[in-house]
Amino acid sequence: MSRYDFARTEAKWQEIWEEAGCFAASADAGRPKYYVLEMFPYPSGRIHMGHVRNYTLGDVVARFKRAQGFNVLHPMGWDAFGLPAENAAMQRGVHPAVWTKENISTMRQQLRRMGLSYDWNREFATCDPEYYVHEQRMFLDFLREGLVYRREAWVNWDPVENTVLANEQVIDGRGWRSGALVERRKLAQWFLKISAYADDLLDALKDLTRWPERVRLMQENWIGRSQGARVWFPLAGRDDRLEVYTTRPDTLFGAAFCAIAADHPLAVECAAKDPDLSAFVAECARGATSEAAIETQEKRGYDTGLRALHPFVSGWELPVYVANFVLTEYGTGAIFGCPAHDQRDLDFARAYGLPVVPVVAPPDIDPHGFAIGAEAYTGPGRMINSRFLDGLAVEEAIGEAIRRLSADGNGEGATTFRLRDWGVSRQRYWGCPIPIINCPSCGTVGVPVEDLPVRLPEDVDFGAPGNPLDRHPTWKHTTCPGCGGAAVRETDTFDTFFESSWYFARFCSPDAPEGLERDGVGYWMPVDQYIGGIEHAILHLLYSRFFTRALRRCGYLDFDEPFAGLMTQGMVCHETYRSADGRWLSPDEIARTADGIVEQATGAAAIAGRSEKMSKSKKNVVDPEGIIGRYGADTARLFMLSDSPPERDLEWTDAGIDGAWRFVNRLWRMVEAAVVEPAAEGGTGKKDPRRERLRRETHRTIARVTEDLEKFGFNRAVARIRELTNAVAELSGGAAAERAARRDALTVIVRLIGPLMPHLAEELWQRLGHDDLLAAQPWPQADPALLVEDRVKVGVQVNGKLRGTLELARDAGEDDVRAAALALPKVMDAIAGKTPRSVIVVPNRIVNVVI
RNA sequence: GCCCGCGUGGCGGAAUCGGCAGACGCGACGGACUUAAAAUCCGUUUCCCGACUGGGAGUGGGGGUUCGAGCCCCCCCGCGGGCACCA
Repeated sequence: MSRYDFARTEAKWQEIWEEAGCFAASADAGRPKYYVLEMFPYPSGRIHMGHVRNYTLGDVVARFKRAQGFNVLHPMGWDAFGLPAENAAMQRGVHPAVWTKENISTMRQQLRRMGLSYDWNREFATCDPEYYVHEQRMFLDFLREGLVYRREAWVNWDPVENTVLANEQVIDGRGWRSGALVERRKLAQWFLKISAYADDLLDALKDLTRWPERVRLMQENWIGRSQGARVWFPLAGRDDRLEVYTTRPDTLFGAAFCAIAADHPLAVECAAKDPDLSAFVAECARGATSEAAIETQEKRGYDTGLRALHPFVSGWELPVYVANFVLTEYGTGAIFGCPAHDQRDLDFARAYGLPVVPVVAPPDIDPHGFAIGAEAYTGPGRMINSRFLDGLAVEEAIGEAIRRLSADGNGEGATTFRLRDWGVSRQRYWGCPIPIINCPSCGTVGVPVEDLPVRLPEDVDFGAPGNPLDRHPTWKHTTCPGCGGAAVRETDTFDTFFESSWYFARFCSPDAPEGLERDGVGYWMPVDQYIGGIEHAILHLLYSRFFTRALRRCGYLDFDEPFAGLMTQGMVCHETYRSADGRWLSPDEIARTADGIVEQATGAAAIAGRSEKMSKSKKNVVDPEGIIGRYGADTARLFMLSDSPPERDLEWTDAGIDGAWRFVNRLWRMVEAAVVEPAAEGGTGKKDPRRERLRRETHRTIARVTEDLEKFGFNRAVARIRELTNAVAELSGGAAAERAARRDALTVIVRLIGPLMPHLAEELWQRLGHDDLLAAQPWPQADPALLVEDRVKVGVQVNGKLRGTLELARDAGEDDVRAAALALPKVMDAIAGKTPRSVIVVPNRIVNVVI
């Protein structure tokens, strides 16, 4: 018997599909469309297991939907701008464009070997000027529509390299290469007004019913709409006042202090007169800009000497601190602190000796004895120590406080969002140039559309720190389109989220000179099923939702939501290994012996650690190319699908891939055996119950696998197919009727694995005597008559404990079921002569006898 | 620090609507085939007690609702993801 030659077979079918143009898509108003898209990759060098998983999932959906009769669009391209290309340029002297193009060609070859059903005619890379020219135009349209503005914002600054650092380049507050303590600096930057859509982006989440609930929740929290109040505290001895935002105006009588951000205008003003405060403000500017870094640092403050006057109590003065935990960008950049009911305020009050007065008494507690210890009370309750608010519940008190503030002219109700505008300026070379010219007399001027694209210069120098575009001798010097005078180009480039915020629409018309071609976009969009990592749950997906709305406002398209369905896949993990002296070891560097794990090179004992996300730094990576070379693409695909459900993390194991490989070969052998057998002449003789059972199981499998695939339960689908395979193997016998039964079931199995293991399926389909392509076959249909079982097994419990089972006719009468259950010997033992208090009968499922 | 998620045999997981926990696979053990090995095939495999019939426990821990909880509610523990310049 021949062995399955995956290498030859996979190459053969890939070529045949390609020649037949099986996966080329074209709009066809007469057929229902289905757009399936996987998040396109950053061309980092080679594909990794995360890609293999992501693209396998997408391919199964694409092939399944195609078989179901949909007109499927399934494209692939390259998210080609980004930081790693510049790092490669600095470390190895290779130009980012060259590095990127080489990576793309390597990765394209790797993807092709996986047998993915892409329409490769639509491929593009975002670093091509033919792509980014359109986003330069979009940006200018956004500018015209008032969706773009420029302001100063903080960046991470490495004082040794004189460079802006990305958050990931800041490790424990230091620059990743220089090791210098990172500082915060302010730079003028471009912002997209995503906040203008905050309400809409939030409210529309509820209609995204085919998105995972947790992703919607994450976006909801990210947008962070909060209802509260702006409160104006007059400043003692001054004419101005301090504006504070709070969600808890009910706790104003518990106020102990006000705090402002280190770059609040009042802080700047006071620091100018107070060298110690000035030093404190400078200290606040040390450290990274990320929220995590700010929130985890020690909470510290400095008294400005200013005194804020309480809005409700004349003569009550609160100290005003500069505090390192108050964010400029949220609310008004100033807060009031109520230590009794906010943990951060409590910690601050304890550190600076400020009073802690409880104003909310928890229910069921004597308000007189209520005091705050080490923990703030943030729960519900009734107001105390709060004059006109006393006795009100928290919610009522919030409303009453706002009414009183408004009436007195000391404040007003306000809605605030956590969502901040999207800063798109990056001080880097390998990105899309921002099409702006800075003119000394006209100010910032958009590049005229006819002059687009603004192309990146190719001759750049990565030898020195900072932005190569800024250092380039000639590139930035130009003339102002307004006055014709000498002017300078914007040397910042776009955040790379810019490219990924509209690429899904470009796939509909990848070559259209106008960018987004209305017919193509109108036919294919929105994406019916988008698939990618959970790590993109917020930023990429939210930016894309916003961008689509902005494009609509500018007339590019006419819908709001780009992704109707979303599936977020888990990470691919692997066990980690370390040598005795703590070096990370790769899976190739270790060997398993009777004594445990050893380092192959030295034979020294090694330690296996827990399974973690595959990463180069922990060396626990398995290269897909090696796996595909050894086992073939279908085996790799099967393993990706079989054990873990897509949304969960998947653990890569050698044993798992071996198991998948065994199944591929088992199926191959079974079909070979069926083909070699003398031709089956159809059913002879009378109905055999075993054959009938296989036939029923075959149809039940079609129904269940179809349902599993609809719900992306790929692991369940694989299990069902394996079960049917086992059932085929169990039907022994060489009679013509048995042979025919086995062959029928195997034919169904081959059709069902079509989306999962397309090469194997295609080869077996051919061997079963078909001369057309399985890729073009419709999905098999289950015969409803064969899905209904006439006998059912029913569990029988006594007081919730299983005591036996009954096999009964389906839908048997309740009295009969009860009688049969009570007649079971074990049930009678358990009842021990007592009279059951009740007998619960759930038809066709369970009986529970309660005594 | 804040937000989100997850936790079921030795392992990955299944249990679709609150109704027989452990499907399917991996591993392990036993057997067949073989000079031998690989491959393959057959069987056993949640744990504890027990020779067996059988009995008991059991879905991270504790409590609750229910005739009945892996699933719903409350508290706790552990692990992971995101936090706006990685993509």
